[in-house]
Amino acid sequence: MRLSQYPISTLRDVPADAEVISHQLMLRAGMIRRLAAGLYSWLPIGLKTLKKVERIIREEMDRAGALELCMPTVQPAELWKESNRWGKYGPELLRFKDRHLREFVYGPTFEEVITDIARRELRSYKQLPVNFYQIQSKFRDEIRPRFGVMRAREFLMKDAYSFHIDQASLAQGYRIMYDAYTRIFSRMGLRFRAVQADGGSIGGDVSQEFHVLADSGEDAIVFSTAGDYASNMETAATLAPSGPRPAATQTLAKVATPNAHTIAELTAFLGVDSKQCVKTLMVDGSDGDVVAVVLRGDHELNAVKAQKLPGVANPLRMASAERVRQATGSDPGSIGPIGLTGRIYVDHAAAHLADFVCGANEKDVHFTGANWGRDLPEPASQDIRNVQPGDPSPAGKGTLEIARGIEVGHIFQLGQLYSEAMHAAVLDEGGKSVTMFMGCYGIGVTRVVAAAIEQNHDANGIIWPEPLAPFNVVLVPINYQKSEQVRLAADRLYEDFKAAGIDVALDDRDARPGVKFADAELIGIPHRIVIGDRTLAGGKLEYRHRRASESTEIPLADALAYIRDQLKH
RNA sequence: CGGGGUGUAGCUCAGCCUGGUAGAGCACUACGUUCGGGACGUAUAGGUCGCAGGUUCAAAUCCUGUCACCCCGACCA
Repeated sequence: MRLSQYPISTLRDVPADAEVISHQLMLRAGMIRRLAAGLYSWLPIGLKTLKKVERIIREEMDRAGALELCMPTVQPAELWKESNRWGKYGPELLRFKDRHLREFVYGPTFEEVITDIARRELRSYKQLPVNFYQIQSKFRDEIRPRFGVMRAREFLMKDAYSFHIDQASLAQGYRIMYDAYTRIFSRMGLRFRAVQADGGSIGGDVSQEFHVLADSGEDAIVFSTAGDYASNMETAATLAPSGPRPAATQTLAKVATPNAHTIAELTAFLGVDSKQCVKTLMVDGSDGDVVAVVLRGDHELNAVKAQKLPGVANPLRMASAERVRQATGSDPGSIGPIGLTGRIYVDHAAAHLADFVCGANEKDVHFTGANWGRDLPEPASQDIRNVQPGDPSPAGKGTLEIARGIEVGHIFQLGQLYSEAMHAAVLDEGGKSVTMFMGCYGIGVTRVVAAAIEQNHDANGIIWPEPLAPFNVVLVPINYQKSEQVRLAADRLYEDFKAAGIDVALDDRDARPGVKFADAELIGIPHRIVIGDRTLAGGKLEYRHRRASESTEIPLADALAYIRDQLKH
């Protein structure tokens, strides 16, 4: 591509509404432009990278035996009613009516449509297993779209769905997708990690997420220092403390704790460790009541675990201050488990405490020296907290560490969730109708692009992993318009590189060298060759990798071979 | 949805408090001088100051409404 004929619309200033680095750089490099909240156009240079991501995904899906198809983004409401998700999916599902007042949705995911296809097209166990995939736009009406294409409302996703005669075949198909995903993200040159995950609104029993590791990631992922345990924070299990609970040594006492409403204020006021305190949170119950959840003072509630408890509203909501007063007779800030009636859940760690501090359900008053079994009933404890760094791994080996990740892929074993609701069955060997087992497998194609940038950039701009770069090589002639020697050499190299199948850009713009260098670095082209009279006189060129701080001279005659060699690594 | 903030040229922003001819830098166009790390000069071009009402002799500026966008938002017991 000759850049004089290519819309290089780089920006020097950072657009004011871009928060994260990938969003800023994508705007500055001219990859994307915002159309409305959560809606982005992809400009040519951005689309080049997006297409490279798509291509890797397509090649690996095809290699894994999946079959590409394409489904409409607009889907009839009837299918969603049939799967029972019309009522469950919530406001994130964009719903609208056509001119005949028929109801439709803009698809956020495609289980319903693919299951409809499967039940129409698949008749026999002989046609199984089968895996269909597409790379298609999705729309999720996020409450708050942000971070550019990282959390956009309309986005491009690869979604695949497999169909199986039994659970064993599903497990096998799932494994094949796991391997394919590992290949995909490895080929893209990304540092990533697969972790256990929650099924969320898609459902299913077994699921894993693929996270690109980046400090700016929205998700906390947990992994063990030993063994291969890795999980999303949402599902990472905590173990009950080992050994018996210490014996009670203190008597229960009420202490005035004026204006000490948070654990931090309470520990400062009383001079106790937060590990010796218990905090009681009131959440909305599923029957219009409230439910108490009790945690050790230094622990955090895990919403995903809590909302699965019987009697707790799903999704989890904190009870209003008004309802807390009704249930406890006290304001938030001074409530505790002693004397509480109604449903109460206690975390393992809180249940293991003796002589603890807790709210007294009386404004500005707490108890000290509280003990389970003596001052309040012995609790049945559960795991309802987030893991903390240093917690023992639930798999038995090592301790847990926490890192930040960007979820770019998610694979699920759905089982018969959708096929049952939508009656997708085939005949088995014995002529008996069997409901199919399903798996589903997604990759956020547009998000991968942003995640790659979050992981690979410096002060000057993007540093593309080779396989995702919009151009692999940029030729920067100095004085192209004036020096015939430079122009001939640059044109020649450009033609040779193109003929060799290298994705090369020739920066033949009538601009000063500094402008060209700055743009090449901002856009993130991995390899740069400078063609100038200075070195050309000696039959040399200057080569520099995007990550290097110094250039090296290479013979003009060897340029193609040299670059080919670089591209291999 | 609740709270906060911002809408002025393609981008970044000043001007608003204290009403009086709409500005700067970058980008764009032409010419000239430059030409190895985001050049300089000259001359152009580009804005119904988000939109709609209101107050006023006069509104980017004050008031009301509205729209758009951005940020924050249970872990407090």
